Amino acid sequence: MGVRQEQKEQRRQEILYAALNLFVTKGYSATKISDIAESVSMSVGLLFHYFESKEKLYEELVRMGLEGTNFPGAQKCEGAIECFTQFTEQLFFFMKKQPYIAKMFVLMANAQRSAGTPVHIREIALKVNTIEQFVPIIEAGQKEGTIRQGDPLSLSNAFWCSIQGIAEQYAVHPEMGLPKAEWIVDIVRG
Amino acid sequence: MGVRQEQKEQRRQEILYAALNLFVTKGYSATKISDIAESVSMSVGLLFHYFESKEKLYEELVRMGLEGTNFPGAQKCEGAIECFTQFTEQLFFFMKKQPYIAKMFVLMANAQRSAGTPVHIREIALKVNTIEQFVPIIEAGQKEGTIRQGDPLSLSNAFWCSIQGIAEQYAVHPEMGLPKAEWIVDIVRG
DNA sequence: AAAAATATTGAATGTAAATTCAATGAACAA
DNA sequence: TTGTTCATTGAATTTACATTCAATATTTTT
Repeated sequence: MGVRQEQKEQRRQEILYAALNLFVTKGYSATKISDIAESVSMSVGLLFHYFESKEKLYEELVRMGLEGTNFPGAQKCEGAIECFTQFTEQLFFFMKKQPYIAKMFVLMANAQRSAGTPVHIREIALKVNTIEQFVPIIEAGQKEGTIRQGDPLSLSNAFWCSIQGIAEQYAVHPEMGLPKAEWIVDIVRG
Repeated sequence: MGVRQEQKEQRRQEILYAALNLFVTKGYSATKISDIAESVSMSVGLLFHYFESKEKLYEELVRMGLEGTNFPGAQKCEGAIECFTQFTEQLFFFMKKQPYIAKMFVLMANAQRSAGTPVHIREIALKVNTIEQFVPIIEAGQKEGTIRQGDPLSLSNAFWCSIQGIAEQYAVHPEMGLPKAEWIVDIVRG
């Protein structure tokens, strides 16, 4: 691949990153193509040289979000609590390292929830189904006695909503920092 | 006040409620005046007879949200934990009773956070400063030994973000229900 | 260096949505 | 009943964007 292609790919990434920022801070609808263009110092016309439409840009971001869902952690953990702790610590760790992660979280949540999301994009976003992934772990932990009693799906939901709320805040106001993973894990601890 | 006025006020409320729903599910920007009009079965033109602009409608909702911040609970509680528990239980209780409460939460959070919010509206929204309200309670609880150690502001933030995340989910997907207040209070429990 | 390909721009163009308005209908007061 | 006021509509008007395009510069290839 020639240097020209690399340059172009590089530029695409810059645009995607700028768009992610804007979509998360202003919302998809409120973000103008001209905002994105300005934010990467290029003319509006040129932006259409890189992406055929605002929606395609959005779609590509959501696809990226879907692929980036392979979180480490959550693999070789002894008990359920360790599993939650590892997951949360790793997530917070990555969020601090790479600010786009928290933003991606928000983007995906919006894409899933917002009634304004084009259907085919929503479908892509809905492939990430984190809430249900935690259910079996919770059930195991409840047998062990390390996770509190209660409906596993509801517990998973509570935990996940909290993570979402934190990510949402951090994406927009990183200066407030992130809580200790332990605090959040205590939502499910028995 | 004549019956005419009451009718008009009634209609305004309907519009406000419909707009709240749409702003929360689709976002302010993505919501068309025609969406709101349709949702209350009135012509677009007539809607402007009730509200001079989409933005004024938004502003009025944010004002309502600001006034509705006088939560009961959080008053006569013995210790810090009881204070958090009462607050959370009451909040969840009201959310179940009156669905607009969770939605109002989301609206206010968006108004505060979104870079697209008109400044004068953001200023109104920012008058609600819940995070800091919990700080003294946390400090007291830490002396009592009932609240876990750690930066009070950060703890308050963690608690509040979780509440936000839960409200956000509940506003859009109430069928999932709300968690037990205790689970969330355990974020700060010592 | 000439030609080809690609990058970039700024100015159209088209469209969808907000806002205005003139006209009509319904309730109300005299 | 008749004039007045308010409710309501649908059709302009205006505005704000997304998207397209023709023209120009820059880089690459031959």
